Amino acid sequence: MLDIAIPKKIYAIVDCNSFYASCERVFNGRARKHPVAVLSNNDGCIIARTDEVKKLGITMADPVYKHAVELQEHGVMLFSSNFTLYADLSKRVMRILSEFAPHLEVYSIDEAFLDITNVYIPDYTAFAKQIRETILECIDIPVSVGIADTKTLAKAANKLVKIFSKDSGILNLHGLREEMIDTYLSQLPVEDVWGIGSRYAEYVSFRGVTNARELKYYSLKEVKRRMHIVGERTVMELHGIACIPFQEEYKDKKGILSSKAFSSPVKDSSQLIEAVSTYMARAAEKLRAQNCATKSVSVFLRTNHFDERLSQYSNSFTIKLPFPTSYTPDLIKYALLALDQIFIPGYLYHKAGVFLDKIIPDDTIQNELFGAFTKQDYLRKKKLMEEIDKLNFRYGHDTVFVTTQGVKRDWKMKQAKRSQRYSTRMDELLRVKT
DNA sequence: TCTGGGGTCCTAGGACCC
DNA sequence: TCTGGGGTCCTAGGACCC
Repeated sequence: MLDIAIPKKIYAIVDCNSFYASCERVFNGRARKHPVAVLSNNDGCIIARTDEVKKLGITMADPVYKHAVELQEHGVMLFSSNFTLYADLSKRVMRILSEFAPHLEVYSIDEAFLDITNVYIPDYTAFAKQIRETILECIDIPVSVGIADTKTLAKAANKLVKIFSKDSGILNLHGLREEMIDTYLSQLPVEDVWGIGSRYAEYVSFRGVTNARELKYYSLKEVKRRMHIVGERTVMELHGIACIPFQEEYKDKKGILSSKAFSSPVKDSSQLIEAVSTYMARAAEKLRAQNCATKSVSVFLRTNHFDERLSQYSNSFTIKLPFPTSYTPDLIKYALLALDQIFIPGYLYHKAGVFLDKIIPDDTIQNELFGAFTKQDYLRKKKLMEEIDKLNFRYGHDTVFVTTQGVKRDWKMKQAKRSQRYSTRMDELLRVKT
Protein backbone atom coordinates (compact mmCIF):
# COMPACT_ATOMS: atom_id res chain seq x y z
CA MET A 1 0.00 0.00 0.00
CA LEU A 2 2.73 2.43 0.97
CA ASP A 3 6.42 2.20 0.18
CA ILE A 4 7.78 3.96 3.21
CA ALA A 5 8.47 1.87 6.26
CA ILE A 6 6.16 2.66 9.13
CA PRO A 7 7.29 1.59 12.56
CA LYS A 8 4.93 -1.09 13.77
CA LYS A 9 2.98 -0.56 16.93
CA ILE A 10 1.25 -2.95 19.27
CA TYR A 11 -1.65 -1.82 21.39
CA ALA A 12 -3.87 -3.45 23.94
CA ILE A 13 -7.18 -2.05 25.01
CA VAL A 14 -8.65 -3.06 28.31
CA ASP A 15 -12.35 -2.45 28.74
CA CYS A 16 -14.29 -3.04 31.95
CA ASN A 17 -17.37 -5.13 31.27
CA SER A 18 -20.65 -3.34 32.04
CA PHE A 19 -18.56 -1.08 34.23
CA TYR A 20 -21.12 0.76 36.38
CA ALA A 21 -23.13 -2.41 36.85
CA SER A 22 -19.99 -4.33 37.77
CA CYS A 23 -19.13 -1.63 40.32
CA GLU A 24 -22.49 -2.11 41.99
CA ARG A 25 -21.86 -5.83 42.13
CA VAL A 26 -18.53 -5.33 43.90
CA PHE A 27 -20.27 -4.18 47.07
CA ASN A 28 -23.60 -5.91 46.80
CA GLY A 29 -23.73 -9.68 47.11
CA ARG A 30 -27.33 -9.86 46.03
CA ALA A 31 -26.56 -7.95 42.83
CA ARG A 32 -24.11 -10.69 41.85
CA LYS A 33 -26.93 -13.14 41.62
CA HIS A 34 -29.24 -10.87 39.66
CA PRO A 35 -29.20 -8.92 36.43
CA VAL A 36 -28.23 -5.31 37.16
CA ALA A 37 -28.94 -1.99 35.46
CA VAL A 38 -27.66 1.45 36.41
CA LEU A 39 -29.83 4.50 35.79
CA SER A 40 -29.11 8.02 34.60
CA ASN A 41 -29.79 11.11 36.64
CA ASN A 42 -33.42 11.31 37.67
CA ASP A 43 -33.46 7.54 37.32
CA GLY A 44 -34.84 8.02 33.82
CA CYS A 45 -32.64 5.99 31.47
CA ILE A 46 -30.59 2.85 31.64
CA ILE A 47 -26.93 3.74 31.17
CA ALA A 48 -25.26 0.47 32.10
CA ARG A 49 -26.52 -3.08 32.10
CA THR A 50 -25.21 -6.56 32.62
CA ASP A 51 -25.36 -9.12 29.81
CA GLU A 52 -28.68 -10.54 30.96
CA VAL A 53 -30.22 -7.09 30.56
CA LYS A 54 -28.58 -6.56 27.17
CA LYS A 55 -30.15 -9.82 26.04
CA LEU A 56 -33.59 -8.39 26.83
CA GLY A 57 -32.96 -5.98 23.97
CA ILE A 58 -32.51 -3.00 26.26
CA THR A 59 -30.08 -0.55 24.72
CA MET A 60 -27.94 2.24 26.08
CA ALA A 61 -29.98 5.23 27.32
CA ASP A 62 -33.26 3.40 26.86
CA PRO A 63 -35.91 4.91 29.14
CA VAL A 64 -36.75 2.73 32.12
CA TYR A 65 -40.50 3.09 31.84
CA LYS A 66 -40.51 1.45 28.40
CA HIS A 67 -39.15 -1.74 29.88
CA ALA A 68 -40.76 -1.71 33.29
CA VAL A 69 -42.43 -5.06 32.73
CA GLU A 70 -39.39 -7.01 31.49
CA LEU A 71 -37.19 -5.47 34.14
CA GLN A 72 -39.55 -6.64 36.83
CA GLU A 73 -40.15 -10.05 35.28
CA HIS A 74 -36.47 -10.81 35.07
CA GLY A 75 -35.71 -9.55 38.54
CA VAL A 76 -33.35 -6.82 37.34
CA MET A 77 -31.88 -4.82 40.20
CA LEU A 78 -31.88 -1.10 39.46
CA PHE A 79 -29.36 1.37 40.85
CA SER A 80 -29.22 5.16 40.58
CA SER A 81 -25.85 6.25 39.24
CA ASN A 82 -23.15 6.65 41.86
CA PHE A 83 -20.33 8.34 40.00
CA THR A 84 -18.25 8.92 43.10
CA LEU A 85 -17.99 5.17 43.51
CA TYR A 86 -17.36 4.48 39.81
CA ALA A 87 -14.65 7.13 39.55
CA ASP A 88 -12.85 5.71 42.54
CA LEU A 89 -12.92 2.13 41.27
CA SER A 90 -11.84 3.37 37.86
CA LYS A 91 -8.76 5.00 39.38
CA ARG A 92 -7.84 1.73 41.04
CA VAL A 93 -8.20 -0.21 37.79
CA MET A 94 -6.01 2.33 35.98
CA ARG A 95 -3.36 2.14 38.66
CA ILE A 96 -3.08 -1.60 38.15
CA LEU A 97 -3.00 -1.25 34.37
CA SER A 98 -0.15 1.22 34.60
CA GLU A 99 1.99 -1.58 36.01
CA PHE A 100 1.56 -3.66 32.88
CA ALA A 101 2.90 -1.20 30.32
CA PRO A 102 5.23 1.79 30.21
CA HIS A 103 2.58 3.89 28.45
CA LEU A 104 -1.07 4.10 29.38
CA GLU A 105 -3.81 6.19 27.76
CA VAL A 106 -6.84 6.45 29.99
CA TYR A 107 -9.44 6.68 27.29
CA SER A 108 -12.60 6.80 29.37
CA ILE A 109 -13.78 5.92 32.84
CA ASP A 110 -13.81 2.23 31.95
CA GLU A 111 -11.24 1.84 29.17
CA ALA A 112 -7.54 2.31 28.64
CA PHE A 113 -5.08 1.72 25.83
CA LEU A 114 -1.69 0.21 26.63
CA ASP A 115 1.21 0.82 24.28
CA ILE A 116 3.07 -2.46 24.47
CA THR A 117 5.17 -1.95 21.34
CA ASN A 118 8.48 -2.24 23.11
CA VAL A 119 7.47 -4.56 25.89
CA TYR A 120 8.91 -8.06 25.78
CA ILE A 121 5.84 -10.29 25.75
CA PRO A 122 6.45 -13.89 24.68
CA ASP A 123 2.76 -14.77 24.73
CA TYR A 124 0.20 -12.01 24.24
CA THR A 125 -2.74 -14.10 25.28
CA ALA A 126 -1.02 -15.05 28.51
CA PHE A 127 -0.17 -11.38 29.07
CA ALA A 128 -3.81 -10.40 28.63
CA LYS A 129 -4.89 -13.22 30.89
CA GLN A 130 -2.65 -11.92 33.62
CA ILE A 131 -4.19 -8.45 33.31
CA ARG A 132 -7.67 -9.89 33.58
CA GLU A 133 -6.89 -12.03 36.57
CA THR A 134 -5.10 -9.28 38.44
CA ILE A 135 -7.96 -6.80 38.05
CA LEU A 136 -10.51 -9.42 38.93
CA GLU A 137 -8.57 -10.44 42.00
CA CYS A 138 -7.74 -6.96 43.28
CA ILE A 139 -10.85 -5.00 42.36
CA ASP A 140 -13.38 -7.62 41.43
CA ILE A 141 -14.17 -6.05 38.07
CA PRO A 142 -14.25 -8.24 34.93
CA VAL A 143 -12.49 -6.83 31.87
CA SER A 144 -12.06 -7.69 28.18
CA VAL A 145 -8.76 -7.28 26.38
CA GLY A 146 -8.17 -6.68 22.69
CA ILE A 147 -4.67 -6.64 21.19
CA ALA A 148 -3.67 -5.48 17.71
CA ASP A 149 -1.36 -3.28 15.66
CA THR A 150 -3.57 -0.18 15.68
CA LYS A 151 -5.99 1.33 18.17
CA THR A 152 -8.91 0.79 15.79
CA LEU A 153 -8.03 -2.90 15.33
CA ALA A 154 -7.55 -3.31 19.08
CA LYS A 155 -11.00 -1.81 19.64
CA ALA A 156 -12.36 -4.17 16.99
CA ALA A 157 -10.71 -7.12 18.74
CA ASN A 158 -12.24 -6.00 22.00
CA LYS A 159 -15.71 -5.92 20.42
CA LEU A 160 -15.14 -9.31 18.78
CA VAL A 161 -14.36 -10.86 22.17
CA LYS A 162 -18.11 -11.00 22.69
CA ILE A 163 -18.48 -13.22 19.62
CA PHE A 164 -15.36 -15.35 19.61
CA SER A 165 -13.99 -15.58 23.11
CA LYS A 166 -16.59 -14.62 25.62
CA ASP A 167 -15.20 -16.98 28.24
CA SER A 168 -11.58 -15.98 28.03
CA GLY A 169 -12.39 -12.30 27.47
CA ILE A 170 -9.34 -11.97 25.24
CA LEU A 171 -8.75 -11.59 21.52
CA ASN A 172 -5.31 -11.02 20.03
CA LEU A 173 -5.04 -9.94 16.38
CA HIS A 174 -1.35 -9.09 16.53
CA GLY A 175 0.82 -11.43 14.48
CA LEU A 176 -2.08 -13.02 12.59
CA ARG A 177 -2.03 -13.40 8.84
CA GLU A 178 -4.00 -10.70 7.04
CA GLU A 179 -6.61 -13.20 5.75
CA MET A 180 -7.21 -14.32 9.30
CA ILE A 181 -7.68 -10.74 10.50
CA ASP A 182 -10.07 -10.17 7.60
CA THR A 183 -12.09 -13.19 8.62
CA TYR A 184 -12.51 -11.68 12.04
CA LEU A 185 -13.32 -8.24 10.64
CA SER A 186 -16.04 -9.71 8.45
CA GLN A 187 -17.87 -10.62 11.64
CA LEU A 188 -17.86 -7.06 13.00
CA PRO A 189 -20.85 -4.93 11.95
CA VAL A 190 -19.69 -1.69 10.37
CA GLU A 191 -21.47 0.41 12.98
CA ASP A 192 -19.34 -1.28 15.65
CA VAL A 193 -16.14 0.00 14.09
CA TRP A 194 -14.58 2.67 16.29
CA GLY A 195 -15.19 5.99 14.54
CA ILE A 196 -18.21 4.87 12.53
CA GLY A 197 -21.38 6.25 14.04
CA SER A 198 -24.96 5.82 12.97
CA ARG A 199 -24.82 8.42 10.19
CA TYR A 200 -21.73 7.03 8.50
CA ALA A 201 -22.91 3.45 9.01
CA GLU A 202 -26.14 4.31 7.25
CA TYR A 203 -24.24 5.97 4.41
CA VAL A 204 -21.84 3.09 3.73
CA SER A 205 -24.35 0.30 4.23
CA PHE A 206 -26.45 1.93 1.55
CA ARG A 207 -23.43 1.22 -0.67
CA GLY A 208 -23.16 -2.39 0.38
CA VAL A 209 -20.64 -1.98 3.18
CA THR A 210 -22.03 -3.73 6.23
CA ASN A 211 -19.02 -5.07 8.10
CA ALA A 212 -15.51 -3.98 9.03
CA ARG A 213 -13.82 -6.06 6.33
CA GLU A 214 -15.95 -4.47 3.61
CA LEU A 215 -15.16 -1.04 4.98
CA LYS A 216 -11.47 -1.86 4.98
CA TYR A 217 -11.55 -2.57 1.22
CA TYR A 218 -14.03 0.16 0.28
CA SER A 219 -12.87 3.03 -1.92
CA LEU A 220 -10.55 5.16 0.18
CA LYS A 221 -11.29 8.11 -2.07
CA GLU A 222 -14.99 7.82 -1.38
CA VAL A 223 -14.37 7.46 2.34
CA LYS A 224 -12.25 10.58 2.30
CA ARG A 225 -14.85 12.51 0.35
CA ARG A 226 -17.72 11.71 2.67
CA MET A 227 -16.09 10.98 5.98
CA HIS A 228 -13.11 13.29 5.68
CA ILE A 229 -9.80 12.70 7.29
CA VAL A 230 -11.29 11.01 10.34
CA GLY A 231 -12.91 8.29 8.26
CA GLU A 232 -9.77 7.90 6.18
CA ARG A 233 -7.74 7.29 9.34
CA THR A 234 -10.22 4.67 10.48
CA VAL A 235 -9.84 2.75 7.21
CA MET A 236 -6.05 3.04 7.27
CA GLU A 237 -6.06 1.66 10.79
CA LEU A 238 -8.16 -1.30 9.66
CA HIS A 239 -5.29 -1.98 7.24
CA GLY A 240 -2.94 -2.12 10.21
CA ILE A 241 -1.38 1.29 9.67
CA ALA A 242 -1.42 3.17 12.95
CA CYS A 243 -2.48 6.79 12.42
CA ILE A 244 -4.43 7.66 15.52
CA PRO A 245 -1.94 8.99 18.02
CA PHE A 246 -1.48 7.56 21.46
CA GLN A 247 -2.22 10.22 24.07
CA GLU A 248 -0.58 9.41 27.28
CA GLU A 249 -0.56 12.66 29.15
CA TYR A 250 -3.67 14.03 30.72
CA LYS A 251 -5.03 16.97 28.78
CA ASP A 252 -6.93 19.83 30.32
CA LYS A 253 -10.53 20.00 29.19
CA LYS A 254 -11.11 22.54 26.44
CA GLY A 255 -14.75 22.89 27.34
CA ILE A 256 -16.59 22.19 30.55
CA LEU A 257 -20.27 21.40 30.54
CA SER A 258 -22.62 21.08 33.46
CA SER A 259 -26.22 20.34 32.67
CA LYS A 260 -29.01 18.20 33.96
CA ALA A 261 -32.65 17.54 33.38
CA PHE A 262 -34.95 18.66 36.19
CA SER A 263 -36.76 16.13 38.29
CA SER A 264 -40.02 17.88 37.45
CA PRO A 265 -40.82 20.68 35.00
CA VAL A 266 -39.70 24.16 36.02
CA LYS A 267 -41.68 27.30 35.26
CA ASP A 268 -40.29 30.02 37.49
CA SER A 269 -37.25 32.06 36.72
CA SER A 270 -36.32 31.80 40.40
CA GLN A 271 -35.83 28.06 40.08
CA LEU A 272 -33.90 28.44 36.85
CA ILE A 273 -31.66 30.95 38.58
CA GLU A 274 -30.96 28.41 41.32
CA ALA A 275 -30.28 25.63 38.87
CA VAL A 276 -28.03 27.66 36.58
CA SER A 277 -26.14 29.00 39.61
CA THR A 278 -25.62 25.51 40.95
CA TYR A 279 -24.49 24.09 37.60
CA MET A 280 -22.09 26.98 37.24
CA ALA A 281 -20.68 26.38 40.71
CA ARG A 282 -19.96 22.79 39.67
CA ALA A 283 -18.43 23.79 36.33
CA ALA A 284 -16.26 26.39 38.09
CA GLU A 285 -14.99 23.75 40.52
CA LYS A 286 -13.92 21.59 37.58
CA LEU A 287 -12.30 24.60 35.94
CA ARG A 288 -10.26 25.40 39.06
CA ALA A 289 -9.34 21.76 39.54
CA GLN A 290 -7.33 21.98 36.32
CA ASN A 291 -5.90 25.41 37.24
CA CYS A 292 -7.62 27.13 34.38
CA ALA A 293 -9.72 30.19 33.77
CA THR A 294 -12.38 30.82 31.16
CA LYS A 295 -13.17 33.71 28.87
CA SER A 296 -16.59 32.55 27.74
CA VAL A 297 -19.79 31.55 29.50
CA SER A 298 -22.79 29.98 27.77
CA VAL A 299 -26.16 29.08 29.18
CA PHE A 300 -28.83 26.99 27.52
CA LEU A 301 -32.27 25.82 28.43
CA ARG A 302 -34.98 23.82 26.79
CA THR A 303 -38.42 22.36 27.22
CA ASN A 304 -39.11 18.63 27.06
CA HIS A 305 -38.86 17.77 23.37
CA PHE A 306 -40.25 14.28 24.00
CA ASP A 307 -43.57 15.72 25.05
CA GLU A 308 -45.24 16.76 21.84
CA ARG A 309 -48.24 18.29 23.59
CA LEU A 310 -46.08 21.03 25.09
CA SER A 311 -45.09 24.14 23.22
CA GLN A 312 -41.39 23.82 22.62
CA TYR A 313 -38.56 26.24 23.18
CA SER A 314 -34.82 25.85 23.19
CA ASN A 315 -32.19 28.55 23.23
CA SER A 316 -28.70 29.41 24.31
CA PHE A 317 -26.69 32.55 24.90
CA THR A 318 -22.96 33.09 25.11
CA ILE A 319 -21.19 35.91 26.86
CA LYS A 320 -17.58 36.73 26.18
CA LEU A 321 -16.05 37.77 29.46
CA PRO A 322 -14.13 41.02 29.75
CA PHE A 323 -11.39 39.15 31.64
CA PRO A 324 -10.50 35.50 32.28
CA THR A 325 -11.83 34.13 35.54
CA SER A 326 -12.50 31.00 37.57
CA TYR A 327 -14.21 32.86 40.39
CA THR A 328 -17.62 31.35 41.03
CA PRO A 329 -19.48 34.58 41.93
CA ASP A 330 -18.23 36.26 38.74
CA LEU A 331 -19.14 33.26 36.63
CA ILE A 332 -22.59 33.03 38.16
CA LYS A 333 -23.14 36.72 37.57
CA TYR A 334 -22.49 36.33 33.83
CA ALA A 335 -24.44 33.08 33.63
CA LEU A 336 -27.47 34.83 35.09
CA LEU A 337 -27.09 37.68 32.61
CA ALA A 338 -27.07 35.09 29.83
CA LEU A 339 -30.06 33.31 31.33
CA ASP A 340 -31.92 36.59 31.38
CA GLN A 341 -31.39 36.90 27.62
CA ILE A 342 -33.10 33.59 26.84
CA PHE A 343 -35.63 33.03 29.59
CA ILE A 344 -39.20 33.39 28.36
CA PRO A 345 -41.97 33.01 30.94
CA GLY A 346 -44.75 30.57 30.23
CA TYR A 347 -42.80 27.53 29.11
CA LEU A 348 -42.32 24.37 31.13
CA TYR A 349 -38.57 23.95 31.24
CA HIS A 350 -37.09 20.48 31.34
CA LYS A 351 -33.36 21.03 31.25
CA ALA A 352 -30.76 23.75 31.63
CA GLY A 353 -27.01 23.87 31.52
CA VAL A 354 -23.88 25.96 31.42
CA PHE A 355 -20.86 25.63 29.20
CA LEU A 356 -17.40 27.10 29.74
CA ASP A 357 -15.37 27.67 26.61
CA LYS A 358 -12.14 29.51 25.76
CA ILE A 359 -10.40 27.86 28.65
CA ILE A 360 -6.81 28.88 29.33
CA PRO A 361 -4.26 27.70 31.88
CA ASP A 362 -4.28 30.38 34.52
CA ASP A 363 -0.50 30.75 34.60
CA THR A 364 -0.77 32.41 31.19
CA ILE A 365 -2.98 35.20 32.53
CA GLN A 366 -1.48 38.67 32.28
CA ASN A 367 -2.37 42.12 33.49
CA GLU A 368 -4.65 44.01 31.19
CA LEU A 369 -2.71 46.84 29.66
CA PHE A 370 -5.32 49.56 29.91
CA GLY A 371 -7.97 47.92 32.02
CA ALA A 372 -8.98 47.42 35.60
CA PHE A 373 -8.19 43.72 35.57
CA THR A 374 -4.97 42.64 37.20
CA LYS A 375 -3.35 39.30 37.74
CA GLN A 376 -3.17 40.07 41.47
CA ASP A 377 -6.91 40.41 41.47
CA TYR A 378 -7.24 37.03 39.79
CA LEU A 379 -4.89 35.36 42.25
CA ARG A 380 -6.68 36.84 45.26
CA LYS A 381 -10.01 35.45 44.06
CA LYS A 382 -8.42 32.12 43.23
CA LYS A 383 -7.00 31.82 46.73
CA LEU A 384 -10.42 32.44 48.23
CA MET A 385 -12.03 29.84 46.00
CA GLU A 386 -9.35 27.30 46.86
CA GLU A 387 -10.31 27.55 50.51
CA ILE A 388 -13.98 27.10 49.66
CA ASP A 389 -13.20 24.14 47.38
CA LYS A 390 -11.34 22.50 50.24
CA LEU A 391 -14.31 22.91 52.57
CA ASN A 392 -16.75 21.61 49.99
CA PHE A 393 -14.54 18.66 49.23
CA ARG A 394 -14.23 17.81 52.88
CA TYR A 395 -17.79 18.38 54.02
CA GLY A 396 -19.68 17.70 50.81
CA HIS A 397 -20.82 19.72 47.80
CA ASP A 398 -22.25 23.13 48.54
CA THR A 399 -21.32 23.31 52.20
CA VAL A 400 -20.30 26.81 51.15
CA PHE A 401 -22.29 28.20 48.25
CA VAL A 402 -23.44 31.33 46.50
CA THR A 403 -26.90 32.43 47.64
CA THR A 404 -28.42 32.31 44.17
CA GLN A 405 -27.90 28.55 44.21
CA GLY A 406 -30.86 28.45 46.58
CA VAL A 407 -31.53 26.26 49.55
CA LYS A 408 -34.56 24.17 48.67
CA ARG A 409 -33.60 23.09 45.17
CA ASP A 410 -36.92 21.49 44.27
CA TRP A 411 -35.66 21.01 40.73
CA LYS A 412 -32.79 18.78 41.77
CA MET A 413 -32.42 15.33 40.35
CA LYS A 414 -33.95 12.28 41.85
CA GLN A 415 -31.62 9.52 42.89
CA ALA A 416 -33.90 7.20 44.69
CA LYS A 417 -31.83 4.06 44.24
CA ARG A 418 -28.30 5.26 44.83
CA SER A 419 -25.93 2.81 46.44
CA GLN A 420 -23.57 3.98 49.12
CA ARG A 421 -20.26 5.62 48.31
CA TYR A 422 -18.57 2.61 49.88
CA SER A 423 -15.05 3.41 48.89
CA THR A 424 -14.84 7.16 49.39
CA ARG A 425 -17.04 8.13 52.34
CA MET A 426 -16.28 7.11 55.89
CA ASP A 427 -19.93 7.28 56.82
CA GLU A 428 -20.93 5.03 53.95
CA LEU A 429 -18.50 2.18 54.39
CA LEU A 430 -19.81 -1.29 53.80
CA ARG A 431 -20.98 -2.80 57.06
CA VAL A 432 -20.31 -6.46 57.66
CA LYS A 433 -22.26 -8.39 60.23
CA THR A 434 -20.14 -10.63 62.42
C1' DT B 1 -45.94 9.89 35.42
C1' DC B 2 -41.10 8.53 33.62
C1' DT B 3 -36.53 9.75 27.80
C1' DG B 4 -28.20 10.97 30.18
C1' DG B 5 -24.38 13.93 30.83
C1' DG B 6 -20.47 14.59 29.61
C1' DG B 7 -16.59 15.29 25.95
C1' DT B 8 -13.62 15.36 21.14
C1' DC B 9 -12.29 16.76 16.41
C1' DC B 10 -13.15 18.47 11.70
C1' DT B 11 -15.08 21.37 8.03
C1' DA B 12 -17.15 25.15 5.71
C1' DG B 13 -17.82 29.71 5.38
C1' DG B 14 -17.42 34.49 6.68
C1' DA B 15 -14.63 38.38 8.33
C1' DC B 16 -10.62 40.48 7.95
C1' DC B 17 -5.79 41.44 6.52
C1' DC B 18 -2.12 42.66 3.14
C1' DT C 1 -16.51 42.66 -20.41
C1' DC C 2 -13.30 42.65 -17.04
C1' DT C 3 -13.67 42.48 -11.31
C1' DG C 4 -6.66 39.43 -7.11
C1' DG C 5 -4.93 35.99 -4.49
C1' DG C 6 -3.26 34.35 -0.57
C1' DG C 7 -3.40 33.98 4.23
C1' DT C 8 -5.38 33.72 9.22
C1' DC C 9 -8.80 33.56 12.67
C1' DC C 10 -13.27 32.66 14.36
C1' DT C 11 -17.72 30.41 14.64
C1' DA C 12 -21.47 27.25 13.88
C1' DG C 13 -22.69 22.91 12.93
C1' DG C 14 -22.08 18.14 12.30
C1' DA C 15 -19.99 13.98 13.01
C1' DC C 16 -18.02 10.97 16.47
C1' DC C 17 -16.80 8.81 21.40
C1' DC C 18 -18.07 6.84 26.27
